[in-house]
This record gives sequence, structure tokens and C-alpha cells, in this order.
Amino acid sequence: MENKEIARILNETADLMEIAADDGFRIRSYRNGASAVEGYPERVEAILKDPSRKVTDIPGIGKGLAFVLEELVARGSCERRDELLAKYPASTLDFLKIQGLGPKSIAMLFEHYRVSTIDELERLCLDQKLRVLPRMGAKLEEKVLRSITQFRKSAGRFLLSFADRTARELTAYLMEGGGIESVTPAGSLRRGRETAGDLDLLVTGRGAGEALERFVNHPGVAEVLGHGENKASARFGHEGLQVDVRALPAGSHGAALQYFTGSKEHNIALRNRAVRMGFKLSEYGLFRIADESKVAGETEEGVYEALGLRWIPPELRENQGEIEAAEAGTLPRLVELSDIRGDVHMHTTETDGRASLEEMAHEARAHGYQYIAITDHSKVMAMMNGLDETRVVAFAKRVREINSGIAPEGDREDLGIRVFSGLECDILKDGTLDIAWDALAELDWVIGSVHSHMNMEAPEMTDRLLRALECPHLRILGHPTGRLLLHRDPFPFDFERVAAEAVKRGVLFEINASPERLDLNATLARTAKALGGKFVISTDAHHPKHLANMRYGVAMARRAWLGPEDVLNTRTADGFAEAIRRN
DNA sequence: GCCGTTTTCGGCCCGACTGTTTTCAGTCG
Repeated sequence: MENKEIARILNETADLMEIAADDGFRIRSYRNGASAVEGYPERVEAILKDPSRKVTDIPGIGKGLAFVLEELVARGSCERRDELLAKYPASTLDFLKIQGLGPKSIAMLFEHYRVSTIDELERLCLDQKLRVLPRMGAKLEEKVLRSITQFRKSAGRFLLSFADRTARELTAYLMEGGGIESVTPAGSLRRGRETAGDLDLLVTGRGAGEALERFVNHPGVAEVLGHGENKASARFGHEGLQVDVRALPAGSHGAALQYFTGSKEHNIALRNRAVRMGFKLSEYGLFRIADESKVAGETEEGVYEALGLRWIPPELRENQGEIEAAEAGTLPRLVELSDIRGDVHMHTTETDGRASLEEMAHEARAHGYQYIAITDHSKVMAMMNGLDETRVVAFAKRVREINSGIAPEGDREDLGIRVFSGLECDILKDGTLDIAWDALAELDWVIGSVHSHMNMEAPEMTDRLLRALECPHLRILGHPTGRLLLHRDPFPFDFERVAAEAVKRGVLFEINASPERLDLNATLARTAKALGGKFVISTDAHHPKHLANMRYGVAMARRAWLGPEDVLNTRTADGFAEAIRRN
């Protein structure tokens, strides 16, 4: 069993314990344990099987959880989880994703009505059965109904990062079978869309047929949906992502890749263009209508070229002007992951991050970066131990010492990377910033972010953001729309008005690369660019491994037609410092 | 349930808002 799966079950058990009103600190231990296991570099199962090793050496794992881990690895569950599942069906856990319902309400609903599915819950709300229970009312019923709609909308869709991880895992697995030339993910994953409904893997090589067989026998396959000569389809993993694997004949690889990459709108436009030119385009190739002779199909480039177009990067294939630009030769040079020289939004153990400044710097250096900005939370985030003015000023001083080579804590090693002192400062309900201006002035880099009161009406939210922009130390709007993919819609505001004001004041826009956010999205980023906006792509990392999420932010920027000149953290450390200096 | 130790048990995660109350429990971040 992989660490990730162990962590998932531990968290699920903790959820059940919350509903059962177990001791809060014990629940926290389970969650801590889950997080420790998930982030641990070695496989827990391997440690358990090695008599010379102890899982209790993992910080956060004590005697109790060590026993639980053994149970999990041995039989996939543990005693406490079994007991709880006997009391509350697993489907009840979906209720935790419904806004307004917490463990207490869920327990009460279950005690009173024995409901455990979303459909039953919806029925209860429609029948106005919630309001008769203590501390529940009509407003809650409405809120729950709204949230159920959101829940259903996101059901069956998956984060880009999840599809990407699954694709990488399966690609490696299929390649091991031998006789495979290439495995290429197509569809929305290749286009860099923030969510995916399924995963298409295109396989070429003489072993492609056997690869289908190999795929359906993968231990992670939960249900085979179909298995023919050219295509196998299955639900994969606990999450049930549908994966289609297609074996392609060599001669039409390019045409198939083009076809299965989409988008639908792009392909329709492309096929119309082909028809106008006397061709027919399908997944098998580009053919002359007159004599059915094949014009192109081996490579994607060949297909586009035969249609009089430059090759179009997949991220642009949405039929939003890319075909015209390809014809005119005006496709932009898009920003690439290798252009990025620094990550300028990350957290440390000072607040809710999992690693120290030094550890984050070390990881950033491994990514080849020249600089980072540490941007912990401000004081309103009390639960995360956010920084107050005193700590902000002290932090700025400490960073100045680090950069000047003075070692404040003795003979530390040189970080080998430039550090900018930053803060992710909360934009409060009234639009003021959570930290006094004179303290902010000490910092190199102030991100302004909204983390609370997201259900304001659009005019109020617009005013709030405009007011925040008045602070002369604010350099960038962090995750500007507050969305959480598959979970929370963007908060409403007049984006163009705020963006125009930000441009006027030289305030940048973040493209937050966290897979749960990817905010700004491509459409708004394109709008902001049209208004003259500049950007930073940053990961909002809370753990060293999150720095690897940069590629998802880059995908989003590419979908917004951004080039390296639009993205300030493609600049050198000096160039970035110059760009963010306020006068 | 973990940790750190005062080695046997106490401390661990806080503040604000919401909707329901009429003084506050539950949710959220």
C-alpha cells in the first residue's frame, strides 16, 4: 500500500471520528499522522517489513498509530474505522463536502432521519425537514441545496494535477511492457485545463496492442469498462477516474493526437477549414476529398502545415483566435517552465507551512531557481499563527541578514539563493490590509489576498479590492478570485474595473499554481493582459514538494497566451528585484 | 493519540461569523 493511500484512509477515519464526536486531539493526531505519512520520503510498508526499522521514528507516529499502520497495510482497514463504518455508512462522508454541514449536523441528521446519500439529503431540504431540528433553519436548507448543486457539478471531474499524476504513473507502467514507442496523454490534460473529466492515453509502437492488455490488468484498475483491439477503457483507482488507452497505428499518430487533444471547438473549426481547402480531417489523417489520398497524419506538425498553419500549442486549442494567429504567423512565444527563475509565494513553519525557510530554499535551488520569496500569512489568520507587525519587521530584518551573508544563527550554510522578504497579507472585509503600512514598508514583496468574507455582493467586493489597491506597499493580488476548484466558485466582483486599477497602480496579478486554485484562470489572465497587466506565476507552496506545482501555473499562463515578458518571475533575481521596487 | 518530559500526565488550535437564538453552538478558515 502506498503512503498516499494510507494517508487517505487515516484522514477518512478522522472524518468518521469527527462525526462520532471522538476526542478532538485524538482526531488531530490521526490527521497529523496522515500528513506525516503522505510527506514521508520512504514507503511506510517497506519500513514495517524491515525488522530493523520502526515507524515510530516518523515524527507524528507513536505507538497507537504504528499499530493502526500495521493493520492498514495488512488488511486495508483498522479497527476504529471498521467500528465507525458499521455505524455511519461511507456515503455519509460526502456530507462533509456540503457547505454549512459539519460533523455535528451530520451526526444529528443521521440520528434523526438515517440519511446517508446526497439525494436523500436533498429530499430532506426540499421537504423542509432540516428546520425542525435544533439550530437549523430555512437559510441552512437553502445553503445546503446550493452546495448540493455545486457538489454535483464537480462530481466526475478531477484536478489537472490528479489526471497528470495518473497519466505519469500509467505511462511508466505501460512503457515497462516493452515494444512501446510513446505514451502521450491527450484531451484536456494535454491542453492544460484545470480539471479533467477523463484521461486519454495514446500508445504507439508494435507493443501497443499488448499495452491494452497490460493496462486492464493494472492492480489499480477498479472496473474494466471495455476492452477491444484498439481501445481499452477502465475506471482507475479509488477515485474512479475513467482512463481510455488507445493503440494507434504509426502512420496516423499525428492525426490521432490532434483529434484526441481537442478541444471540440478547435477541431470543428479545423475540420471546416480542411473542407474549405478540399480536404477531410479525421483521427486517421488528412485526406484529399477528390481522390481520398492521404496528405498528412504521421505528425501533428504535418497536419497543421498541410492546412496552411503553424503548429498550435495544445493549450491554445480552444478556437479563440489561435487558428487565425497560426495562419498569420502571429502565434505568441508562450512562457515555458524552463523560463521560470524564482518562486515568490510560499509558506514556512512560521505559519501553516510544513518546512523551514532553509528547507524551502534548498528545494528551490534543486529546481534551479535563483530566488524565492517567503510569504507567510498575516495575523488575522490566527489559527495559522499569522505574523503581526513585530514579527513582520523582525522577519524582514532576518532576510536582510541572510542576503548580506551575516549568519544570525551561527555558522549556517550559505543558502545559495536570493531570498525576498514577503508576506501574504490578508485583505480584510473593509478592504484595509491586515498589517500596518509602516511594517509592510520593511518588506520586499507584499501579496494581498482575500481569505474570508467571500460571499459579499459584487459591488462590495469590488470596492473592497479597490480599497486594498490603495496601499502603496501592495505589489500583487494573490489568487485574485478565491476559487477552489471543484469546491468553491470564484467570488463575484467587477474584474475589469479592479484589473484596470491594478494596472494603473503597477500591481501585478498572481497566477496561483496550486492545483486546487489555478487562479487567475486563463480567460481572466488574458483579459488582464489585454489591459496591460503583468503577472507572476507562483506555487503558494506549503511543503517543499509543492514547488513542483509550478508547471500547472505555467500551463494556465500558456492558456492565457502569456509569454515570458508577461511573467516577472522569468526575470533574473536583479531584474525581479528591480521590477518590484517601489519608489 | 503524540509529545516531552517535571517518567506519568498535561498540553495540544484561535477568532470571527452565521444563523439560530435571546446567549451561543457549529462552521469555517
